[in-house]
Parts: sequence; C-alpha cells; structure tokens
Amino acid sequence: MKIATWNVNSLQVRLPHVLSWMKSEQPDVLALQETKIQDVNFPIETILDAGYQVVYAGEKSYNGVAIFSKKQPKELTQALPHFADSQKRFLGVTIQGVRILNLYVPNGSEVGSEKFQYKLMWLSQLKDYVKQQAKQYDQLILLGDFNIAPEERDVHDPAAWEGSVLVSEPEREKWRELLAEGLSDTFRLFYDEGGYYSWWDYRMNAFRRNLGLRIDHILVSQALAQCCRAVHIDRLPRTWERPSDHAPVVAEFA
DNA sequence: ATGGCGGCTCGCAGCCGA
Repeated sequence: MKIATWNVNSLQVRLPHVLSWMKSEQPDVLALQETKIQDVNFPIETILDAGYQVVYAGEKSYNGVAIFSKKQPKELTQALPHFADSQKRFLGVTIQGVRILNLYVPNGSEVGSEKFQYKLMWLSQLKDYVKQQAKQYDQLILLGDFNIAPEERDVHDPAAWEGSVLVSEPEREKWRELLAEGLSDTFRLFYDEGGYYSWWDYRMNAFRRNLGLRIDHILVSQALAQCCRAVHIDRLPRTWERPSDHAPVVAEFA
C-alpha cells in the first residue's frame, strides 16, 4: 500500500498538479489539506474519472481536507468528536482495515496568541481521540500537515526559528505526547540526518536554497511501522509552475 | 527571515498561511 499526504494550498489552483502526480505515482491513498473549496464545488467527477473514490470536508476560503483512495473508504468521521470546531481540519476513514486520520493542524500564528491556544487545544483533542482509536485499530495512520517541526534537524536554521511558532516547546511537547500513544514518525525510520523538508516559503528563493521545515508527517502504529518499506518527500511538484509551498510525503507498506 | 509570496474575498487592499 502506498499512502501520501499533500497540503495543496487550494485544490482549485492545484488540481492539474494533483491529477498529474496521482497519475504518475499511483498512490492507493492521497490525503489533502488546505483544499480551500466548499463541498458544493468539489470536483468529484474529475477525481472519480481518475479512478479514485473521494471524501471531503471543506469550507469557504480556508482549511478543508479530502481523501482520495482506490478502494472504498468506510467509517467516515468528518470532525474530532467532543470538540466544537467550525474549521474543517479533520477527516477519518477506514480503508481495508486500516484506520486513516487526515489532519490539518492549526498553524498557531504566534506563540501565546489566541490561535496558538487553539492549536494546543486542537492537539489535545486529537491526542484523546488517538488514544481511543489506538485501542480500536491495530493499524492506525495519522498523516497530514502537522504544522510542527519536531526537532532541530527538521529546521533549516534552528537559531533563527528558536521559540517561534511551528518549533516552540509547547508544540513539540504535544508532538511527543502523540507519539507516546504508540506511533512512529515513518520518515525517521529511514533517515537520521537533517536537511529534509516538506515546506519552503514562497519568498526569498527558499526552495532553491532549501530553506525549509519538515512539518508534514506520516505517523503509524507499531503494526504498520513493522511493514513500512520506504518513505520519501517528493520535491518534484515543488519545481512545477505555480506550485504548492508544500511537497507530498509518501510512505509505502508491504 | 519580521517579508520580499501566493492563496482567498460581494476583491483593486487586507487577511492568512508557514
């Protein structure tokens, strides 16, 4: 099974990239974030024509998540339970017995801000849900835009970023709490060194200079970690014309 | 590295993201 996550920063704009990428990479599951498209406008037919099933939860202008899959998704969950949240940032499905949680974690704006508190609260609610899901599903995947660079090696310039949103200690603590539920960061099963990023600022030629952050992740339960065969960040779509600022992250399982 | 980009909107400027 090949499963991928990609923050597309507007599905409307990035649809040609997504279709082209799916055609060449043939993922079994593709989780998208920041679709920025209302459900009534979702390009269902185009995705079905590409050979994929589709589920989505969108809103106007901001946020929005979707999952494309070759097999039928079941047990659709369109929001974190017990958490009144008007923002569309969560989508859960079960595909062939694998529980898949697609996440667009809040950005947090600035450390200490109201949005930052919302981010921490959101991550707490996620942890509670993951604790429950891990009991129910042996094969569990969390993937998406976590908006957290977990360690210094995930940041191009740790000194410049120190203490700021995406790298701050409260956020990293939430990350570690999630992993403590029995999850592995699949990327780190295969790579120890720094210099690998999934997001680069549009400004300052950041991509060309590889000034980025690794903030898009695929976490899996132990049963899946054992059969994870490869992970990679696909930088190619970031070189295309009018790209998303994020690259797809891909994990393959035996 | 405090914005210089690029998405969005009852748009022509301001908000938001990372």
